[in-house]
Amino acid sequence: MIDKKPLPHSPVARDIERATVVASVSLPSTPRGPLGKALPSTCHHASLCLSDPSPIIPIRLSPTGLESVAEAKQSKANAAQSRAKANAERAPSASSSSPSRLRRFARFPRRSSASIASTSRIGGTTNCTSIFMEIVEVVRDDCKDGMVKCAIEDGWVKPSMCQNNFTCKPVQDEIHGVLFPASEDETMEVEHLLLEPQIEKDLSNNIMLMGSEHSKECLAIEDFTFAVDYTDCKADFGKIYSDAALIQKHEFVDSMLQGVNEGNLHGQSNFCSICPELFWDNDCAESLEVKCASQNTSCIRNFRSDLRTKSIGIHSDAGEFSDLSNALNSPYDAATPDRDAYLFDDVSTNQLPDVFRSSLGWDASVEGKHPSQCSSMPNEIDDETIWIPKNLFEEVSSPFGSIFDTTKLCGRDVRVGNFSEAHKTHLGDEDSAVITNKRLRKPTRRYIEETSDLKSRCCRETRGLVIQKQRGLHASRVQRRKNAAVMGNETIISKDEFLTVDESRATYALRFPKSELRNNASEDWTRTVRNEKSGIRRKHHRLWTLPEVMKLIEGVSHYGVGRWTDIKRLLFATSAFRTSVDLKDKWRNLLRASAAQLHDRKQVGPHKKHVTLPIPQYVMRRIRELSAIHPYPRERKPRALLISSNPVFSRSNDNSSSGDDELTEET
DNA sequence: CTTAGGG
DNA sequence: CCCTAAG
Repeated sequence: MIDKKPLPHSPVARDIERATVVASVSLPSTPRGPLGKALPSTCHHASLCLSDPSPIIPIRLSPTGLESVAEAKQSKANAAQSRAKANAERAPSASSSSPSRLRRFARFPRRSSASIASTSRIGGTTNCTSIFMEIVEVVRDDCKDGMVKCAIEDGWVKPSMCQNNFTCKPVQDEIHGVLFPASEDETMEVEHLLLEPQIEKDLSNNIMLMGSEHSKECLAIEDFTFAVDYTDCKADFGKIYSDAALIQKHEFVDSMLQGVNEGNLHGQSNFCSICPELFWDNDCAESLEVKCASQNTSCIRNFRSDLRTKSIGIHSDAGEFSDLSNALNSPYDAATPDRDAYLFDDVSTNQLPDVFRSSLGWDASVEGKHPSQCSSMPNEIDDETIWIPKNLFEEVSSPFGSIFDTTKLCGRDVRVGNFSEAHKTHLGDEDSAVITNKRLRKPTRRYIEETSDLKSRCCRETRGLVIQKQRGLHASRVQRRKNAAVMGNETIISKDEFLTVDESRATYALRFPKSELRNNASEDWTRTVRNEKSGIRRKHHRLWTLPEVMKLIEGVSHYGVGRWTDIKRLLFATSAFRTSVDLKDKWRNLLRASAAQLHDRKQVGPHKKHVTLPIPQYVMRRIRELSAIHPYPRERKPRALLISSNPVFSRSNDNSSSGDDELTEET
């Protein structure tokens, strides 16, 4: 039905290198009934928020409205007619230049209300977990690992903007310096695959919800084109599946369909369609070590992907979601308690993305709208269109990255919560309740505090997610520490098992010999310090324990002063909350304390207001010894202050001070 | 990013 | 403990 000869590229294509952008997009749960029941009528629309200056790109997931396969076939003739008409109406450049494209357009007839640049084609898929767009300007400089960062033409997206949000790859080999649109071969291949009766049956019934009373609302399988990146099929991956039950490889499908019971298939689809938040929101304690229920379905082994950068969670302001994945069967929906069956072996967080990347594509009809017009689209498009809030990517994707890290580190049950409270209101039925129950957890105390803090004092810098006092004009800084990624999951760690990030860190620490960390973790380490001048100020405060101090001392004795990073790496590896800066500060404070103690002892006498941990004398002595061996760089301020402010404390006093405990930090 | 240093 | 400058 489709010619396989090399795709002649249009004049437009000559100018613009084309590639298929594969963006993984997850949409939050969709209001729906039990499995196999309704897909929301809104499911065939989605919007993809790219970023400024194109806040929203409407995407039609289903052009003609969702139709069943049968209906699709039946309507082909009609569609063809309308297509031809539409094509004729389309810009001459597009229609005349690329028959293949026309074909592709023709294959996926849709009402052209979705507006995208006329040369643009946006495909969507999926359970809406993947959307790929074709119309990209490939930015070659960003080529990396066979992937290319790209930008959508018409300035909707700037290369810099799509970094980490989108990756694209040439759909075809580069020829004459031009990247061609996806070959029809590929399309054919996939199409064939999709049209396989077996699959059609399974997918349509179990996944695509075909045959259900709401089949009309389902995406017609035929409306999908596969843009599969076979190169992404890692050897050890072997079998790959894509979101929305779209399989990337024949063999996978074959194996999957052979003797694989429905449950397994569901499992596949589940995995594939799981939104990131769901994906990681599982109960598997050692959730990262999971096995697939069937050998045949050993799909998820050893695959790696970088969900953080490639998978994008999306939720809609409207609260309506085109999440086919959820509509299909989410792990918590159709899943039984033994869902663990769909665990993953050696899943690396770096590799999830590929799973979500498979894409169905279709040609979005074009009306040549400009980005500027896009803002008015809500009025122009039927209300089924979903508008994705801008800046969604950062909001959603980054937490995932953190989660992954944590999950991996902790190897414990880390639940993801705080994922768009908005869903909740739209998930009325039990199924939804299950999901919500699992997904939405009570925010941590700290999170609550911080959010409230955020409201009261906007635009703060964060340390991790901890709001810091606003100081200076450097408001744009986000993460300043290496462990910020770990800390970043504070918001999403549930409170039940681990109340605070520290707890999670403590979890991480559990992998190591027991440390004092765990023992102290329950202590409130964050408290609000009232500052009469600036009001409430948050402060991280975690008292240093003696073991910690001893470790610090040991580290200093071993490395010397100044190599705080080394010390931290070696001795405080399990104490994520002790940064190298903290070590430095602590050491400085210890020096001061020892000096002060010395002075107090000799001169003024005890005016001990210190509520702090009393430091044993032998520790103090040790500190002084070390300070002699490893003089703190210019740590003379206290002394200088003392000397200047109190002439009584003269040099002579110091020199005459007692014995071998003499502080010799300066000079 | 790391360290030093002021606050 | 926070923040920033400097390298």
